Amino acid sequence: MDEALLAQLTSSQRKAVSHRDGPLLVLAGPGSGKTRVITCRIAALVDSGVRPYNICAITFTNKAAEEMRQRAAALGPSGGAHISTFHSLCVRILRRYAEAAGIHSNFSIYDSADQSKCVKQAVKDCGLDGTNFPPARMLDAISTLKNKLIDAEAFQERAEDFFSRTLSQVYTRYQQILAERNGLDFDDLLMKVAFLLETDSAVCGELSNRFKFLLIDEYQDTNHAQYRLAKALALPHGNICATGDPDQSIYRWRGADIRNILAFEKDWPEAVVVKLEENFRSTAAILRAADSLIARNTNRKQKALVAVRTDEGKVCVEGHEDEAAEADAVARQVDALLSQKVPAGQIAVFYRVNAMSRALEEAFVRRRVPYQVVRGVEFYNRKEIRDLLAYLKVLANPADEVALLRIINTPTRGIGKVTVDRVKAFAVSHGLTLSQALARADQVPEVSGAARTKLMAFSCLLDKLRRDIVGPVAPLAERVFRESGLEQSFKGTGQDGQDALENISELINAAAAYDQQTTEPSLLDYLQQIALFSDTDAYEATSERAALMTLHAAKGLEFDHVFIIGLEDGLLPHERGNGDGDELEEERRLFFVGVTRARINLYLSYARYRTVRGQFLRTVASPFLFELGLDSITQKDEEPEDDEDAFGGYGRRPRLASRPVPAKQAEPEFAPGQLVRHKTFGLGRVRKYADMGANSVVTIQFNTGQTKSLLLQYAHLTRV
DNA sequence: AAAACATACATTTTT
DNA sequence: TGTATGTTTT
Repeated sequence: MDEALLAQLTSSQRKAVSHRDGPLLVLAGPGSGKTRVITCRIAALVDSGVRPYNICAITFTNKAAEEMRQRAAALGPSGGAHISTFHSLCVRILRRYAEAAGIHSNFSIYDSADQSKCVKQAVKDCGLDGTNFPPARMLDAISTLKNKLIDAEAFQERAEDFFSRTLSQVYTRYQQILAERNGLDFDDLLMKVAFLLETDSAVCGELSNRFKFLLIDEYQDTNHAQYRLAKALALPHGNICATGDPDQSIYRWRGADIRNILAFEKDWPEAVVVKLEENFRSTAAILRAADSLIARNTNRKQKALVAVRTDEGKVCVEGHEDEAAEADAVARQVDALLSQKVPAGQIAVFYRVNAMSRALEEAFVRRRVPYQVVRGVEFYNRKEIRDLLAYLKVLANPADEVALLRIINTPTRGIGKVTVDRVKAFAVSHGLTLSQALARADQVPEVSGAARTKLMAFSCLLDKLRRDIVGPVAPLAERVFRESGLEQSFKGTGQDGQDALENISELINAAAAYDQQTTEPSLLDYLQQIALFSDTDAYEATSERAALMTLHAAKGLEFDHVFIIGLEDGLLPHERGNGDGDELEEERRLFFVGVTRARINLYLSYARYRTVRGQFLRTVASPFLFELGLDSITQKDEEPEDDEDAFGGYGRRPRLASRPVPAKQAEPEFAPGQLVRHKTFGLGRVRKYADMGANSVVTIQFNTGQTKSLLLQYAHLTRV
């Protein structure tokens, strides 16, 4: 390994890099050069005689994996090291050991849209009402169970109350449906591999022998399944290196368990722990604020933020009248920065919820400030892309019913709902897959002659497409697009069709890139890879546009100038959920992540009124603002309320001027008939409302049966 | 099959 | 208030 490079590292970085055997925990604060340490560590391992082939580095996003691959490659001969996400690793393992895992290797990967179709089906099959058992809730619950490695059988045994028993039924049926279709959802990928490793010692032995050194990045975001999987893999040799920052754990809601990193030393008693506390990213003012903020969390490991930079930077807070004024002020300040020759790519605006981008976009457009909204979905969710992929999926896995149903009448070929239902029923009664039933459509008595012909024609089309599906994917995709009739259906449909064609050609280009990069391209492999990709992977800071994104999307990025908007109680921290202490701490970490993205300047703002779901509401400043240890805030917050002079001045939209004076807003809020929630009495309906100003009395009939008259100012009611 | 209409629902989001 | 989805109509 390069001596000069080693010399550049701080002593703690060097310690982490040069540690060789046994468990290692790297607690890396923001801006501490963590990625560099990991990549250097890979190089150092190779240097000490470890074959790259025996190294496995796991990240959370494809983007992070790609970046790590490149940086590792730049340092030396690390080619051959396995660097990928947990999910990609699992797909590979499941393909290799399909039989041991009890699945077929040509499984489809079901994304959330596919999942929700299957859950709906499962709910229906269990004879349940979709309104009492919303599929989305069920899916969420199932996902949580899978993340905890509780499979359908295990859950059935422990399900006791009514809801759990119902859920258990749905869960069981859902797994059956997936199995029938040879599909695995994202959680299954992890769960199957974790179980495989824990139950099959031969497979586990082989894999841990292959991956002699395990590195896991963002360990604070591992869920229980990932934790168990990693542990099983590393148990034979103990060469596990976990890196992460408990203070940046912001994915509890999707199963991340911060205890994994907090208890690492319990799991691996000989673990060496290295703290990376120097921060090379931010100016001292920002780090002081961040430190003061995060120190309020109790559930964490004490870790300092030591500024390395010595240049000047600032943290400022500004209050605005409403979200439009706030957005306008941000756009104006961004514009000012741009005119000072700050590259637009060095500016970012963060917010708590996606919906907040609207006001910002309007303001940026109005002021002609170039921006881009960084979002997570888009490309692979487009209709035309999903359509073409559905064709390919059916070719690779004929049992994939979700995909088959998608294309059976796309483009329209006169196969309607009724016909499909009849074929489905035929399939069920004869124990066939839908695809098999389709091939025997002429034997379905209920289907009319015309429909029968169309079904047979479609079945023949699939057979024809399936004839030649080996080798490179791009030509295949092109052929399918043409011969399926999809191409024809987009032609002559104006601008939308044109866009669709362009998207398809982008997909085909991507497939061609895959063909080139892969030694043995195959449709199956391609589909399984693509399912694990998202659009955030495509985001690259361009120098021409300021970036607008949620705080969650900001993780891992850094900018010279960072704006965080909406610092209001209920928004940041967000009020949703049970609001327990853990949740508040996570919100604080989220804010901490946002704050520590800034290199030079941090601009915080809040609005005194905000329109939430069409209602213009008074806000309260976020408690987090007071935890930053700044001295200017209190003064700012005491700006005069309801100051009429605050109106006007920044090209506000006219409707604002005619809004009612906010003091009146309490009046209609609890009109008779209004559903309300009380802290101790629960849900109820307002029967009577006596307006006596501050002493207004509301009479409420609660769901518990009792009726109460309460003083409005003490009742703390929320509208439902 | 498309358009019009109605209804439910509204953090965060990767894989 | 806005959207996404489902249902009914033409």
